[in-house]
Amino acid sequence: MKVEEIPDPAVYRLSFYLRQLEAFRHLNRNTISSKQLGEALGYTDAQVRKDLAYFGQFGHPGIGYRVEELIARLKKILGTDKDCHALLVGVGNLGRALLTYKGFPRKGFHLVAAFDSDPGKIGRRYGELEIQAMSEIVRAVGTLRIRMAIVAVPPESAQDAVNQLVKAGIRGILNFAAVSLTVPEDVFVQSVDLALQLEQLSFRMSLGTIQNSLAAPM
Amino acid sequence: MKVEEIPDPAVYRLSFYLRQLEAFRHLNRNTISSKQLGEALGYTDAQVRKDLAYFGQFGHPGIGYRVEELIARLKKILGTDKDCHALLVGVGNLGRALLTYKGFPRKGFHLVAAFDSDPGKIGRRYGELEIQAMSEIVRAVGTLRIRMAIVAVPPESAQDAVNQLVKAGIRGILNFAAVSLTVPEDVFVQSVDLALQLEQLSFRMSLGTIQNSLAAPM
DNA sequence: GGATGTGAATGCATTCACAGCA
DNA sequence: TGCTGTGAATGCATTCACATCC
Repeated sequence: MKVEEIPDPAVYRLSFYLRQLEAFRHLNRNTISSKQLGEALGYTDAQVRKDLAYFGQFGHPGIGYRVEELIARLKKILGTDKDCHALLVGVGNLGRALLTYKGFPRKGFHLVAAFDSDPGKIGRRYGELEIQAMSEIVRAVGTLRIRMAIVAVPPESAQDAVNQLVKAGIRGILNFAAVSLTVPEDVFVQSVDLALQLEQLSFRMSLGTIQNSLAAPM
Repeated sequence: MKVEEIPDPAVYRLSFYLRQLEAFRHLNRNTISSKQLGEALGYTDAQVRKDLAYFGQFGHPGIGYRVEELIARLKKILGTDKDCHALLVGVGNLGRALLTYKGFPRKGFHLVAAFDSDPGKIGRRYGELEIQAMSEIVRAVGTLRIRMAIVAVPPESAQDAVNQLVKAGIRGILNFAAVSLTVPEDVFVQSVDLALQLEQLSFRMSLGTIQNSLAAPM
């Protein structure tokens, strides 16, 4: 099985399997069947088995999957078996919240440097970190061997920030700015648009009522 | 066309079309073709036309789509043509950042009440809002006619918070806790797991290197 | 000419269903 | 018996390609 032919949705679900397995481990479950894992997440058992089979043979016929073992395997596949350093650009309200977000270190992600373009913020400390000028990014990436960055700047300055990150050698970007970004094809961008999520929720909540407005002249 | 048979991915892309159209409007573009809109977002022109056609006939042959018109139509479809009130549960670092997040009001979403279970926080003010006890949720939902909530509590207490929200009459929940939630089927949950996003990025960044680890014994 | 909207064709992802193993 | 892993079948989403209209 070549990596390229693994469906994107399957990779995405892999993270959910891992999260759910850790919940099961917390309940002292030793083994789990594809049926049980699927039910906890709203997938079919066949879906779970096929997804996992893309990556190898992890199950034990008659038994199911050993929770501890599968967690270790999935972490290795997802690349979260080792700790990983990342930097943050944009230390506004959202950026500061991300600096102290417990979910990141829990998965082995550590923010080890923070940058902002506002001269008034440079030199201030938030938690462990002292905010640095954008011009320091290149040096920090080099000395700290950082490959991943989180962008939490206003939409207008996001592409500019990203350009600087790419130039500094960053290979993966988690983007919170509500804009489409352009990057070289060897750089990966994962975007999270918080307001867009709320908008999607809004649509799904009005499913019943929308029927009319589709036909209506407006 | 029945709403139920519109593909989920198409609904999701609708939000991206809207976002991109607003960017084009900002550049004073009056009309735009499916090709141009698609290129800005990495979709084909056929994809754009088919997606939009699920919801009605918005285009003008030979011309394309009128930016202003299409924005108004999409907003109406997504339900963001009117302002919408929402409440927040969990006023930790992330919750506080969401209280002041500019992207929400920009799309017409307004956080009008905030709740926390920590007695030490109740009565404190953040920005406009005074933090209230969880027990006040029912009353607030009733008097302020709120239908939407944002959950930013630790994973352990998320299901409990959600139960209270559902009981109070909330119909849509944007969940930032890293757990799978159980809700009645007439309640909609949209979940955002920040660490999971970083994990997905981690996987995609290691695509080249992973080949081995798939076969490897571990 | 230049663009949309849309049935038909393709391609992908999910589900079925069963052989095989503990 | 209970469960995995997997080819075959189904079902969905995307793309093609063209009739249609400005």
